Amino acid sequence: MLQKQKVTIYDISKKIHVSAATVSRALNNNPKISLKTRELVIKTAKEMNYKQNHLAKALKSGKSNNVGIIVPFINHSFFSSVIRGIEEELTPHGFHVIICQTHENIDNEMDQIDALLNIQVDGIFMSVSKTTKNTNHIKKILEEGTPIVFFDRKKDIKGVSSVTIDDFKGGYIATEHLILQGCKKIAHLAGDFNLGIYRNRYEGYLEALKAHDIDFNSSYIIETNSKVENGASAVSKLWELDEKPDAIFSAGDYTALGAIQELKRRKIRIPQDVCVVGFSNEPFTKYMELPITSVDQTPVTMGKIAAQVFLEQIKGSQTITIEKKVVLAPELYIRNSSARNLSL
Amino acid sequence: MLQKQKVTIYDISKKIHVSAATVSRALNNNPKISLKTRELVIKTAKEMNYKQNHLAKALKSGKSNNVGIIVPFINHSFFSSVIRGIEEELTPHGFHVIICQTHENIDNEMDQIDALLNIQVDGIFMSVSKTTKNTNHIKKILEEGTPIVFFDRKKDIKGVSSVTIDDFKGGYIATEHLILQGCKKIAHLAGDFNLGIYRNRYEGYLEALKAHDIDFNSSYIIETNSKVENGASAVSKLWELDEKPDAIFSAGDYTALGAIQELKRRKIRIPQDVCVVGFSNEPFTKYMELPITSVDQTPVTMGKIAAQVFLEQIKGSQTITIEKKVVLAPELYIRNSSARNLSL
DNA sequence: TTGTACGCGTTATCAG
DNA sequence: CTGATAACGCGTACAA
Repeated sequence: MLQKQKVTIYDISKKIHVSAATVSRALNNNPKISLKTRELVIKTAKEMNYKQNHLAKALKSGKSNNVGIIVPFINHSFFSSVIRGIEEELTPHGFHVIICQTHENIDNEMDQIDALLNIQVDGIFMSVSKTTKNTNHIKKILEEGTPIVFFDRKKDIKGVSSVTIDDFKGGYIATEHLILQGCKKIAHLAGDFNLGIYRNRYEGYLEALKAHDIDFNSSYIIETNSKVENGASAVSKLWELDEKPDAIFSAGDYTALGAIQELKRRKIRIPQDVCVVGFSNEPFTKYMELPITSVDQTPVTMGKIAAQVFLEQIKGSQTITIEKKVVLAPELYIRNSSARNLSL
Repeated sequence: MLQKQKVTIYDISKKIHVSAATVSRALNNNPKISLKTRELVIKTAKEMNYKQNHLAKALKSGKSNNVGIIVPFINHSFFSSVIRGIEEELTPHGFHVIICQTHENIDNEMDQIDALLNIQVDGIFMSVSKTTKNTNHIKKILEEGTPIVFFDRKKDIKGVSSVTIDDFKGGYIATEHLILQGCKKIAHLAGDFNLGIYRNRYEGYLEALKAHDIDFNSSYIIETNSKVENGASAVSKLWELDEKPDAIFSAGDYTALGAIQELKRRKIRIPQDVCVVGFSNEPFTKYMELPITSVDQTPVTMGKIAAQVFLEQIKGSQTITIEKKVVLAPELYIRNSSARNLSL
């Protein structure tokens, strides 16, 4: 069972009495080789069941044909979907995808980056963790000459490409939708403001209010950590106000869910009394008996495009680094938690 | 920005006037080296910011420190959670995790296996696709001397370890729970019988009926493809029967959801008229307004244990292959879709 | 305890 | 068009 003895180009060369170099050339479609030898080489290679040793090639070339993906958690629907997109786009090009988790911890993020650079990945895709403020560890990637592509959660670093959705617009259309339902007192359950995505969603919310001449009320803004419980406690806090909200735009689906649960507990009707909109279009939102309106982030597409950006990057001449910022349009999925005209 | 010139052990050796071999030994804790030289080497290595070239080491040793994971889809909650478990267990040991998708297609499965063997992964974790009948491509992995660990969906191959849950027991406890709710006419929405897991869940169902002296009714068995729509159509089919079921045990959560939706559409009360139990404990089951009872598969734990099995495997002497079959206990999460005594 | 020399499998350079 | 040879960076017998 230990028959690990691989056949090498040298074995082939001996068999057909040519040099290993010739075999290598034939196999790599090097033009200066006679058709006859090429065919013979390819034929015998097949016969002997030759398999190229990628490790040797990697050592020689410095290219491993591996890329790394760094995310907070692999098993969060959004991230696993982005990973899926990257994998599907890169596999046909011979790349393999290595995944790492940070658990939202910057120390892990630094370790994972070091590890990926050590094994000489050809590129790194990442969504920064919530605790990442300093970006020196990220700049180190660039100094090594390894391309990075940010997706979703990015940092502004010169020369780094990114693929994100337009979170500002997402916040805007979500809020505007609520306004169009007749809501005027719209609360916002914000996410961690250390992340640009949440700041942008908030800004979009503000802009929509402004555009529709609705006064901003700072007591309607609750910063949450994206957990279900936080959505519920946010509602509890909001309902202590004299002026109760008539709508909630949550920057995350889990907090939207928690909010809905608490609203129901209080016998508040949705969407008649209060409309709720979430963000991310998590799978569960559409399965609910009261399906939740949410902003879709097209994660698989995001992954595919991030992969394409990476492929372009390494294809171009190595000396220039192309900085490409792709911004995808978010899409609002209107469901019963907010759609008064659709409601049962 | 192209400063890719890495420092090698040779650079270190020149600087402190020893041989590269000495440097290598010092760095690898080889005992026969003087404390003094070792410290000097380590110190200069740090100063020069030396990083071991894993590619070269891999070529030399034949070990890449990479493992492959092959799953149908990365972004299915169950699989991404198993992957998470594997990653968390293996990263501290210096392994990296490469992921591949089969899309439930055996051709992709074969391609992915070939690709992983080509890049010399040190082990492969896999959950076979639904269309996998023949196992020659899997045996090829063994012939190469690469360890495999199956998780969840396995094939019986001599010498291959696996980590699964006790699907038979899962089917049994789910069904027995329904019986204890007073149900006597229990339908079963089965999964693809080409997969052992679904056959076992079905067998567990049968055994529970038998143990409680309930007659088996073959028209209560509907084979599905695990989609939501299938759950709904299964109910439609079942409700054409003269003797309507009073409970449904679904081998998957999505079909359970579809069944519930269709039951509601028909104004059938859950759990008063019909109790429903699903399988997998998908995240959405607990978020529903009518939370769905389901059998939990402890996917993260499954991943961690699969990783441990792999680590044991490669630690032992290479000549013997240990075959270890770990079977985890499933756990029933009882919720309102079936709990008559809990119900609102 | 340390140094020398070689090989892992490939590709690239330079002759011929 | 083809062959010999030298790297890529590391680890390790073997020798000293």
